[in-house]
Amino acid sequence: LSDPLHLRLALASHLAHYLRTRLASDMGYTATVGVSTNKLLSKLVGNTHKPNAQTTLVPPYVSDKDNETSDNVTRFLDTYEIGKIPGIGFKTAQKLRAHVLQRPANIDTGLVYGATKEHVSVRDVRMYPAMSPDTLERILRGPGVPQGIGARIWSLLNGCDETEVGQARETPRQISIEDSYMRLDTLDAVVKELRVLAKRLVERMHMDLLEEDEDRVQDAPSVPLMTAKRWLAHPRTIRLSTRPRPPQNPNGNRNRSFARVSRSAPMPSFVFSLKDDIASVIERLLCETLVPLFRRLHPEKSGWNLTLVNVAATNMMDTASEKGGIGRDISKMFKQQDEVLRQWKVEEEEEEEPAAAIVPVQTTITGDSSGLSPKVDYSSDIAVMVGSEDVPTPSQEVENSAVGMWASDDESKADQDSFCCDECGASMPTFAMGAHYRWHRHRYSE
DNA sequence: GTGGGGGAG
DNA sequence: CGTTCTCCCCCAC
Repeated sequence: LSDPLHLRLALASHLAHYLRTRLASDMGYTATVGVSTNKLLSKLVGNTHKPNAQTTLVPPYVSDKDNETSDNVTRFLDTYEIGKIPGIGFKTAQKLRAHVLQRPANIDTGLVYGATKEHVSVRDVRMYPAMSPDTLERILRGPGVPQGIGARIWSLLNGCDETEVGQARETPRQISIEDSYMRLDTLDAVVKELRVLAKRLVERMHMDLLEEDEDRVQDAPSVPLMTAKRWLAHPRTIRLSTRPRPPQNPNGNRNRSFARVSRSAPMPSFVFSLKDDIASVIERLLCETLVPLFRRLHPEKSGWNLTLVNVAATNMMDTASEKGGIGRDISKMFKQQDEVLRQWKVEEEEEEEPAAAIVPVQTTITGDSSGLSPKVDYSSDIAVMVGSEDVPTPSQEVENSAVGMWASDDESKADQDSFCCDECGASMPTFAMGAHYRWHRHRYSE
């Protein structure tokens, strides 16, 4: 436990357990959590043991020199189907399969989606002769493929992922409404559907981009003087996309095609009017923008047959916002957690012994070195607690807890999420309290 | 800026 | 599990 990696994982595991407990008691939600050192690994490990558990990918994270697969990261990843790795979608997976199989990977023609399952694993790709970032770059390159994709995929195959945890935006970059159709081949029907989509788009824009701004007097903040609406963001572009029905193959079966075509135009300013009647805004948008866009997209009088129509508001220009969307902004929570957790930073040599009481709530990895057994626990060297009793006490102060901070708007409370043991006086994060008491009991039983 | 590709959930 | 709907980022032009 002097190993910083062990300590970090253990701390994260207990934070996860605490958050899941609070989620269950406060909201009645179950949740599944994965704990590891980056987004890729924690996401994948978090998908095991659904729907109500947590899993930590335990060390060793790196292999011995003489045994390439003696680490748990490699053993965990290697049996995954290549297309199951986040960041490797259908197209990329097909290219990788084709390279490993030395022929085009079979695709399930009976299905519109998914297909294949020739089962090419991460290991199959990673161990293929001459496999390297450069090889992958060559295999994968093509129109529209970003540079550096080879290095990116190689990293993923080896469990490496530098992707940062991002911050949720207060407004989306795009709002789109779409519907799919069995058959849509007359202008009449198209206009009818465009009217429906336009209505839903304008409604969504009001719902997501319009803020109910209540002007209040300082002395009586509970009484709004007047409620003014204002746009949080203006989409500058409107785009119409369709998906034409893919042409029938000579052999009779359907072609898998998601190909879309689109045309876009400036978003007319009248859609932002707050005085005009919404129904008339929708009708103007339909006649003055969407129908002309459709004629540009499909100039032929007939002959087209659409399976999908999409209307999108894009190119979002954020309105300067003084008050950030509270509740969606989790960066504040992390900033406060930094404050709270600074005193327990694992790099620091703390005199306090209770750190030793923190072990992962549950430590399990899937996969093993022989490849014969799909599920093995590598937990002999570290305590395993499944369904831990590590639960916060009812007397816990909600306002000062880690989760309480989520909703809290008060930065000054940051360092109050500490618990002081009444037996030994040690201070620690609230979520470590259960483990600490367990540690006390363990000492007495010795 | 426009239109398309690939991908996530 | 597969499909649908929505959203994101990247790229060439």
